[in-house]
Amino acid sequence: MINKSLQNIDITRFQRNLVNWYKINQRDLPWRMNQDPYRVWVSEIMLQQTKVDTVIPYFHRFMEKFPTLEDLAAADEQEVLKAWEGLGYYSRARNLQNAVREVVAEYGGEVPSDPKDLGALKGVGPYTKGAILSIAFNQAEPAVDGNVMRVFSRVLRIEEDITLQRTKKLFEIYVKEMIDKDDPSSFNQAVMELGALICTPKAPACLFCPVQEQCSAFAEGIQEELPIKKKAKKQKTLPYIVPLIKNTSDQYLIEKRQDQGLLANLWQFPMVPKEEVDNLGNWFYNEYGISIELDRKVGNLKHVFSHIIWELDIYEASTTVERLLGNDIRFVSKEEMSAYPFPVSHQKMMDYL
DNA sequence: AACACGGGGAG
DNA sequence: CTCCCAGTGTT
Repeated sequence: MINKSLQNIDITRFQRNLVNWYKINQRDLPWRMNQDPYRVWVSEIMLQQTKVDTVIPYFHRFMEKFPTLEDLAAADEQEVLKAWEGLGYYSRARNLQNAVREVVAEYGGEVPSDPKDLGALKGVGPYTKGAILSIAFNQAEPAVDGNVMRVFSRVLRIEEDITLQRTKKLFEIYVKEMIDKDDPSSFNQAVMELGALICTPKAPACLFCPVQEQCSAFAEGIQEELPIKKKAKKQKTLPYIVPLIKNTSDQYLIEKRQDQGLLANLWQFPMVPKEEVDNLGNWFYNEYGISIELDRKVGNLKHVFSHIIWELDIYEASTTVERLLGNDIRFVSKEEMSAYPFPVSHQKMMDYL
């Protein structure tokens, strides 16, 4: 036995309590309609670091637009990003399409059920691999996410820092011991559902918990102290000036961001880094090859990412230039803009157009 | 091991 | 405000 706490747990009883509770209390979610591996896959990618309620409308739209793996593989990347617009972590969308294309090319369009093959796909890490294997293929593989670590840190009273990689591996070992070999799909989903509905980060509803009697943390009254998690470090603030540049045809200048890093391949209004630029007109002419006039400040906006903060001063601006060379920078009307994927921060600026 | 990578909602 | 969410890829 790996953990002292595991010795004190009747695993069969734990499984039964948990899975029975899940079968009665599970939410009716669109990706639970069937076990189609493609649907499960899309849902699991969308759910990474993202709440269920946020994902639901995106999932419906995405499945309507790309009903099959082949549809997604054949789509234009910009279309996929447009469908992902506002959901965040956009590399998820690009990796998913990359992986789906690989499945079409290498596996005849069938999602591989072999753990090695599945885990080798872009964007399919240890969690997603385990989730697809258990939910779509009913294999007894662990799928350890934040919920699972919270639930088991309390049930087994594990006080390791869950931000560490080795701690996550520890949980995978525990889940392998605990998982219901007869119904791994329900078991894994049950743990996550419990984490979302009962065993919440703050003020867990222990009185309604189906495994309360087997929870070490509850027995000690320390459920609110677990899990242990090191605090993230503070974001750095980056100030920008964002000119909304209109030409004489009522079109606005937009550009495509670079193909890697933050918000890769999304579109935006030009951003001028405030601290590196003293003369905006000169800087802009050097960078973009056009002269612009800064007319007036129309607002400011703060946008918080997980690792940085943008402080954006928004200006109305104008130019006499009508056309531009290059595929990644262009003048478009307000109406045409809706076809391009924009980050949320820049969608908000469209109110000022 | 540490960091980059979005956005929203709860308390 | 702070925390956290069905994490993964890169360095």
